[in-house]
Amino acid sequence: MPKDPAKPATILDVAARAGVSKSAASLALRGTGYVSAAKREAVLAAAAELGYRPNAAARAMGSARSGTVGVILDDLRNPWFVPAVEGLSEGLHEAGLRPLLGDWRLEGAALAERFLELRVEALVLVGTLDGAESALPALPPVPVVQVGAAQAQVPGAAAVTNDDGEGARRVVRHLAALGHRRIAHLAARGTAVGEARLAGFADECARLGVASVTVEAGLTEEAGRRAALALLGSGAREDTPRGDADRPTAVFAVNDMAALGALSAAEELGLRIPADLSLAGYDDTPAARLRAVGLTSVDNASREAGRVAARMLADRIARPGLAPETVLLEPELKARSSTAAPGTP
Amino acid sequence: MPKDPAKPATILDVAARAGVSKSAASLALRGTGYVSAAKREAVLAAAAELGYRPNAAARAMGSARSGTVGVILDDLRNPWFVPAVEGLSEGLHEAGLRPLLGDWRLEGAALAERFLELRVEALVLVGTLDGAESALPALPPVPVVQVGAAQAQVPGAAAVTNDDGEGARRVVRHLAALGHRRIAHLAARGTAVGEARLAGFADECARLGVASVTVEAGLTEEAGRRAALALLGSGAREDTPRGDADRPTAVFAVNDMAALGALSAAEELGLRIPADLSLAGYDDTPAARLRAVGLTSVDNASREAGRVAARMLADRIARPGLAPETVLLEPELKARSSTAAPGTP
DNA sequence: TTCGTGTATGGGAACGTTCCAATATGTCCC
DNA sequence: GGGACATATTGGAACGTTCCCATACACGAA
Repeated sequence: MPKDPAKPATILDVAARAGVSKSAASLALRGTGYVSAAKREAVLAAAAELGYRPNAAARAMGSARSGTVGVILDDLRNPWFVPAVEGLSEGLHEAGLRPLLGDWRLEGAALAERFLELRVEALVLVGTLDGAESALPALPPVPVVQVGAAQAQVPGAAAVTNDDGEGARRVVRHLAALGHRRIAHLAARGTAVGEARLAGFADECARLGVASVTVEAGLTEEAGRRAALALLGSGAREDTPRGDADRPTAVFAVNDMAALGALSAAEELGLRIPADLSLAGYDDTPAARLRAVGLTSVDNASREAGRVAARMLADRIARPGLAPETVLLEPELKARSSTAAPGTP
Repeated sequence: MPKDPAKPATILDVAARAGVSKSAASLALRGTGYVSAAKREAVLAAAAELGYRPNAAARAMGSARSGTVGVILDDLRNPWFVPAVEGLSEGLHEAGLRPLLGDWRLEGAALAERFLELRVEALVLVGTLDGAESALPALPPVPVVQVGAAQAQVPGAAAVTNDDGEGARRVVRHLAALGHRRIAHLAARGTAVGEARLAGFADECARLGVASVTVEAGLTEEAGRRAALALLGSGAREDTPRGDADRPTAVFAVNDMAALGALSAAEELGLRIPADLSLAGYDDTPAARLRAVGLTSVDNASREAGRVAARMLADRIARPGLAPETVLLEPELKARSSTAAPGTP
């Protein structure tokens, strides 16, 4: 029936088939403005028969609104962002916006450029993007909201993130309540989350009068393993009373990956978890939740962060001049089998 | 300098500033056709000064080519797709195409519709999408390639996937070579991967004359744990010689998640891995690679699958009539500490 | 009647790019 | 000197929508 079966039907084809003007067809398809019920039905029927699919490019050009938001994910390998994206997606839908996803590691700054060429109405940065400060346009033409990073990486961007300092404090309180008096921290200095968690850790240890040791590790499993071996191995090797007395009874790692590395180290050293050593991580990743692992961790309110980000973003699209704003959300401690009172069999 | 500072510069602004026609500006910016070096430089300079960013919507309309490909991911929570997406992304770049990502669980069929409205030049389905058969358009106007699913879910789609039967056979060969003569399989009937792996398992056991037991489990950790408890628990409880003799010395789970569930079950039953029981999974997920877990698994050549998918897709964009085709890729066994000869201390 | 006002309807312009055809200007070779 | 051909440049049409404005009709109020 269409003139050229290879080419998709346009709104003109639909209008012609329904016997109305293209304007009426446009109005009927979008459900806005004044169209008689009879015409609306005729248009809808014609569209269905022709398999009409509106051309998003043409729509974006006509209306100067694309209805889409570019979402730049830090790293697909670390699925910690999933709840955040879910919350974000929900919030966007309510605002009539649709997300478009991309991976920063895969494409880098070209991704942001591409989204801007697609005329997204806003950009969402999820996580701390490597080198984003220099690679992203210093003055993006659309509002930017960053979620899950300790600090906005683009000047003027709004941010919603988790209170990592508070999360670390809660871990310390949990361990102290169990009776631990000497707690070690596997840190990741130089990273935003690392600094925030370290500060919270040191702060709360001092406040509670708990002895603290900090060892530089990093955010990966291997870094956690090495740091834990260095921390726990020396005492064990010497096998002196002093060495044992000095050894911390609990380790709080900067994230779950590092904690899992420490778990391996403990195993290698013959330390039982939690009898000889309590272990806590951060991020509440799926691996931590595995029954065979049972790692005490901190659950970021990421889903909520995503929802808040969507709201901020809708506000900023409606009123572009809005001032930068940073929202901190409270994390939640998830106590599991890797932490217990010292000496528990 | 621009007429209206709020509005982004267009190619007409650039052309005016460089003192050339819009056609020359277009040619210079794209680097095609004939433009003198002097004009090219003038145009590039003007574009930089104005912060010109081409409008993708207008470009797509003018050229009838969007240069993008819609990638529909089954589930962001299961990052097994990451290597596939990486390979795909690489391959697409070489073909001058750019991926746009979306999550099937988050948006469902509306996502495909949206991609088609954006006039993507092809669709890539990653994994087995829940209910895709009925929800996706039966006759999509663009080529469809499915990667990582045992069977294409859209009629006429090309598919590239891993040879799950062969992977299962390799696991059996590995275990048999270690000396195991009684191997159990935690299956997931009714799923595409489950059936393929079960078939390979049964096949190879029969070929090698190894006793096999199959227990229905599922694809999740909890399903694996329950099935393993039922399988291993009964014999252990009775504590009779017959019970022990009957107990399989190795368990091959349909995927890593189920294997990790079985790992928990073994721990609960006091079975040591690999001394009392060898354990193998499938997919070679990050969790399996954790040193504290060390799960023998099968590595799908997912990265390669992504690259192959990109090539198939470029072919099909160039020649739309191409026949459906299915490519099977060979998986690789990753032996780790969870498998050993029976009775190894 | 005449004037608004709410409801319908359609024609034309606009959006920003690419593509195409038309037109110059050489430059080389017979 | 005159095609043939590569190089260079340009204006106009086309892409498929939405938006704006002009128009038409009906109805009630002044």
